[in-house]
Amino acid sequence: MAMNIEQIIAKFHEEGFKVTPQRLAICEYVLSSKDHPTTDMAYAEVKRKYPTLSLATVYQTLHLLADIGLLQELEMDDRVSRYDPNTSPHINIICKNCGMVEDYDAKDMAKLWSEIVKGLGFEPIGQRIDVYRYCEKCLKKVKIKKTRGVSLV
Amino acid sequence: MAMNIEQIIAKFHEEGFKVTPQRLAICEYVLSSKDHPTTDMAYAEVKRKYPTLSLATVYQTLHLLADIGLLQELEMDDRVSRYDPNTSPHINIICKNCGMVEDYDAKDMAKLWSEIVKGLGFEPIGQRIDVYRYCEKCLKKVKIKKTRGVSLV
DNA sequence: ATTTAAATAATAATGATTACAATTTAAGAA
DNA sequence: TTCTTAAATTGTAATCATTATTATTTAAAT
Repeated sequence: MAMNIEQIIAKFHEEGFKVTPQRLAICEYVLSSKDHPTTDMAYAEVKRKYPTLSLATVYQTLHLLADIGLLQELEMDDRVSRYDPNTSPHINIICKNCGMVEDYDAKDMAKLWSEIVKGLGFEPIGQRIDVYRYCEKCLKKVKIKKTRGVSLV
Repeated sequence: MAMNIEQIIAKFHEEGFKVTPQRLAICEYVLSSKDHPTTDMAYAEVKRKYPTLSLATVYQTLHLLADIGLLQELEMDDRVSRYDPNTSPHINIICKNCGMVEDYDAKDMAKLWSEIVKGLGFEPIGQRIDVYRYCEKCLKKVKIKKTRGVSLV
């Protein structure tokens, strides 16, 4: 989360990957983001500084970051993945209507989680903890449709 | 989970949806399944009894079941959703290589989960708790690729 | 400065899911 | 039971995020 450029560069070298301006720019954006960006969001943002940036590079880089443990990919029900730089056990509070994601770090999360994981019999390589609701903003829009996608009217 | 046909029919009526043979057949299959089937799996299986079944109906029905709380949809990183008839708080143990999903009900899961949820300030409408690993079978295949998809060689 | 394996860019291909329109049907009313 | 009709089903076309591909560029080791 609070990884600086030097650490990111070191991590790339350590893992045997090349350090490129594109990768660093994407890292800088997504690893400091709070709003769980999509690939498109990262592309739009980073392209402002690197106009030649390709969307394919963004996909490849975000997957790479997930593979080396710097990002958690969240597959969402609108079929557009979002990326979370917080890879430690924490709760993703997700609105089933608008898809907004907020991180929530419960007070004793680490402790409670280790309690839960204790009985598994193996060491997890990652985790995802979601809690679903309709966010305040969406609830204000009153009427929730029964149909798929649960969009508001 | 242990819902019988009568209860399912009652639930449909209660929610204002029609009871059709296709829906009941799909329910019978997916609500008693242990292996977190995909839409295609449900389609292939139920089509044996209802040869006129349409894939679109399976999609629509599974989404309906998720909407009324009888199924949990799990969006997976191969972009093929799987469906879990266990909608209470429990752990999905997921292999990052082959995608296999197992349910794991920790002893004090309900209690620990309520502990975690306590501080949220709202009542969740659902949850998803994943733990990732490489399963025994995949680990035996030895060499794990570094690239996206983490497939074995 | 050279070399080369890896990364990038641009674009085509993929495929699960969704949308759509015509037909069928569940279920309430007569 | 038959009638009515809104909802469900079917078959298929369209969508679109993601992945694959290939030519070009480049990081970084020699």
